[in-house]
Amino acid sequence: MFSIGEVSKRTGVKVPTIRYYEEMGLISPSERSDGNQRRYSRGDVERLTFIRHARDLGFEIDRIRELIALSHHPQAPCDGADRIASAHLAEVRQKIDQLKRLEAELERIVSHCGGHTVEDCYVIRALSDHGLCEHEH
Amino acid sequence: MFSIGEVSKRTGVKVPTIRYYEEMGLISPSERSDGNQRRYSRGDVERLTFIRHARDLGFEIDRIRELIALSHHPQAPCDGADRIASAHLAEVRQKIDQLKRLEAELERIVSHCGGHTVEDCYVIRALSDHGLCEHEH
DNA sequence: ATAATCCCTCCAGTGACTAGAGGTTCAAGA
DNA sequence: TCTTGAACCTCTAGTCACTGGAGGGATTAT
Ligand SMILES: [Zn+2]
Ligand SMILES: [Zn+2]
Ligand SMILES: [Zn+2]
Ligand SMILES: [Zn+2]
Repeated sequence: MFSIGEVSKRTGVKVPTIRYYEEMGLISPSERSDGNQRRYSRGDVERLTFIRHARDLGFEIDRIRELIALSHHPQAPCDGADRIASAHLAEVRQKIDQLKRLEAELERIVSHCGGHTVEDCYVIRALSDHGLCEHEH
Repeated sequence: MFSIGEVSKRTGVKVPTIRYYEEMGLISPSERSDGNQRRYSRGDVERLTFIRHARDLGFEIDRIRELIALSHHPQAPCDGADRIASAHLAEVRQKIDQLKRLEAELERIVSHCGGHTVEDCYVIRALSDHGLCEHEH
């Protein structure tokens, strides 16, 4: 059995975050020591590793909850999990596209200012007037 | 003088958001009607347009506050504004890079599952084990 | 036995809003 | 002028996924 601090070191999930995950129902309440401290099993460490990795890959808590629920039915078809991952990939791509539009616009704005005073700073002017932009954001 | 609703329509900033910006000190408290309703000038509309555009371009509230402060000194050199915009551009680029790494990893994971059951679903397995990943995230 | 470290619960704060409750003011039509 | 309905007011709480701190108890090593 591991203390919460040991689990934190092993999984890279911070101590308060582990407690938060418990409260959110992502992990079930662990056993306790005689002095009421949390004691975790190897299985708990695995689950937290899973959660950590899914979070690192950008999955939301609710999606992770669904993935965990699915993983409890090993014989069920896996298209549910695949759909969650595909949907997440689509969202990531959308964000990339939007950020690229921002990047282009910001690059243009920044490079345009050969400015001296605030009065004729292109950054300030561009922010004041979307008409100077080349695309929507 | 415009009511808060009119300003909202003109600037695209929602009514509660305008009040929120006032509370945050992004705009100074407006005049009031006899019945205590907010009344805005053309200058207020311009400032909210500026804020809206800066938000659309991803600038944080604090940075916008700084940009507004700078714009009150038209004769000052504009490198402060330029630096804020450049720093923001750098952050946007960093986010794009990170999301691209996620995209690559997710694409690989999703396309790898020719799966049938949850038991041998590659999505679930990949989430359980970062060792299967090709990069850090 | 004592000291250092860890752990407990509870509460508050982050950013940038958004939504709702319960009440007041305004503008326009009859 | 009166009335109706839309728009407005303040205040509070909720969103997401944590993070930090206060004030106290437990564990572990010496
Ligand atoms: Zn400039
Ligand atoms: Zn623009
Ligand atoms: Zn699968
Ligand atoms: Zn990984």
